[in-house]
Amino acid sequence: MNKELILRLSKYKRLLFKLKALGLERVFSNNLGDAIGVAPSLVRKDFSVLSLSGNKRGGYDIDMLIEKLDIVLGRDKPQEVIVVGCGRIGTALMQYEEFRNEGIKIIAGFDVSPENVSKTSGVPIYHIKEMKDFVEKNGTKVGIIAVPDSEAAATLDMMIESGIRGVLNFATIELRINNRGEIDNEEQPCTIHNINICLELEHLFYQVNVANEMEPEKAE
Amino acid sequence: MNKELILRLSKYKRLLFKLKALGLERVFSNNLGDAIGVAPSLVRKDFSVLSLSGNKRGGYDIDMLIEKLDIVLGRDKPQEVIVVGCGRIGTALMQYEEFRNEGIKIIAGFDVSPENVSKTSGVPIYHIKEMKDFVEKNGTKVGIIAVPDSEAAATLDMMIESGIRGVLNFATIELRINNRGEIDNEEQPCTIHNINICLELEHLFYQVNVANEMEPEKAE
DNA sequence: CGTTTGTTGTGAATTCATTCACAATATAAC
DNA sequence: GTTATATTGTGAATGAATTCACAACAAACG
Ligand SMILES: NC(=O)c1ccc[n+]([C@@H]2O[C@H](COP(=O)([O-])OP(=O)(O)OC[C@H]3O[C@@H](n4cnc5c(N)ncnc54)[C@H](O)[C@@H]3O)[C@@H](O)[C@H]2O)c1
Ligand SMILES: NC(=O)c1ccc[n+]([C@@H]2O[C@H](COP(=O)([O-])OP(=O)(O)OC[C@H]3O[C@@H](n4cnc5c(N)ncnc54)[C@H](O)[C@@H]3O)[C@@H](O)[C@H]2O)c1
Repeated sequence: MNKELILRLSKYKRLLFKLKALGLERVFSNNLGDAIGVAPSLVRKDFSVLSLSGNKRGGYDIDMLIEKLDIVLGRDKPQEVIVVGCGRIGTALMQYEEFRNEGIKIIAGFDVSPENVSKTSGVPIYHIKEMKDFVEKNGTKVGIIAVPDSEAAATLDMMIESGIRGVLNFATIELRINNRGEIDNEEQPCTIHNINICLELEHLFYQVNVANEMEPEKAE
Repeated sequence: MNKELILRLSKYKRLLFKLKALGLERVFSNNLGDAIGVAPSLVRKDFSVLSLSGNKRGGYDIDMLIEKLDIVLGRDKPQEVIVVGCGRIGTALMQYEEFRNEGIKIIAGFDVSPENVSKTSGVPIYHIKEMKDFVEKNGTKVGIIAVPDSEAAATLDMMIESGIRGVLNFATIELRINNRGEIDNEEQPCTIHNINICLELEHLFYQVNVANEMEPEKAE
């Protein structure tokens, strides 16, 4: 299962909810394709791979798609997350109420100096030393890294050690398992997604400064 | 020029700076490959495409690489950005001092109610109505969207209208040009990158709940 | 009912990034 | 100076994701 494919599936699902809320009951592959920016044939291929079938004329049934996608995506909400590092990014996330609508719940924050963190969200904040116990007790599997860059790698180690299996990293250093030795022999895999805002901005500057300056047809 | 390729080039550059700071003068393709997580042959291919050549034994000269990469990436810093929507995410970004080290400068924030924004960063905050003038006057080309989802599409229109040509979007709806009509006949292209934190988390939940539960070799 | 229309479903073709494999060659060693 | 060694540079092979193209078919229409 391809990363891009899974992303598309999530996008389909998100869109289907909106269409359903609007009162629609069926969609065509080209509606979905237009909306998420892919070719209709790819939409059909995606569904075909998952054995989701439509109706030779009337398109796909929205309820059916949502139901099947939920199964494939394995979401029997709500999903629980912890935030490690309760600074600017960390608290912005903890205060973001919309997560609830997405079936996502931030159940705790951890910091080296929890006494400095303003507790304006309903999320409890603990000292980082308590993380391992907490994660083990709650069986938490996903966590967000929002500590300073210099702490990121060590924090990752600690989280994996505690039992975290999925990490969203905001530090501007790219984390990968195996970055620091020792861990990769642990048998449980851990998935890491890096959100590198600096890199994204640099990419935009490139597009704006360089790519768009060339003859537009030659540029990417 | 491929998106992935450009991302790799930025990563090479970032890494090369660190190596240089450590006192190194030359690197091999496998050093770079290990560090950013790609095959050495891909590193060589990347450089080959850009006609950056190394030395048949001693690898690549770091200074030369940095210099050439800077040219390719078109960075004659510092690059200026505006932030539209000065809420939790927006202010977190404005307060992030590390951008300076990356040659990125946030020059202004815009909001519908600037009087409510705590001005704890050095960045001036203006009413959204002043954005167009500001952007035109400063020739700003890149902006960040951090307004509520419901405002995101309209905000994008306004930014493009004002002359912004690269957008980093934090709203959880995927923005694309052509989303709302009318704009796509404007001849200037605008690049949009969406950072969808909810989607990233959902993806992690999928990995953790579904993919890793199957026989690990069959899962993605 | 028969015909037209529009949409799915999918095997084949295509495209494109990555990896392979190895010849070319600069440096080091002796 | 000759030989050994390490690393580059790149054309060919591979592999994967996407698009193409069209047959199959359900619904709508007359
Ligand atoms: N703020 C931004 O706009 C922004 C932009 C791009 C990248 N980032 C990255 O996001 C990360 C967080 O940024 P921020 O601006 O929120 O930083 P911040 O300094 O506001 O917050 C960091 C928090 O982590 C805590 N902390 C430090 N060491 C810790 C440890 N070992 N364990 C647990 N907590 C620890 C600190 O007490 C602090 O509360 C950084 O890596 C930064 O590079 C931030
Ligand atoms: N905070 C998070 O952790 C988080 C996580 C995921 C996604 N997001 C997305 O990021 C965006 C911003 O989130 P936030 O938490 O910072 O929201 P927020 O409500 O804290 O801030 C939004 C700001 O935008 C301003 N605003 C509203 N309409 C505007 C307009 N038309 N023009 C200019 N400014 C306007 C508001 O005054 C407010 O200051 C949202 O789209 C949200 O979905 C946020």
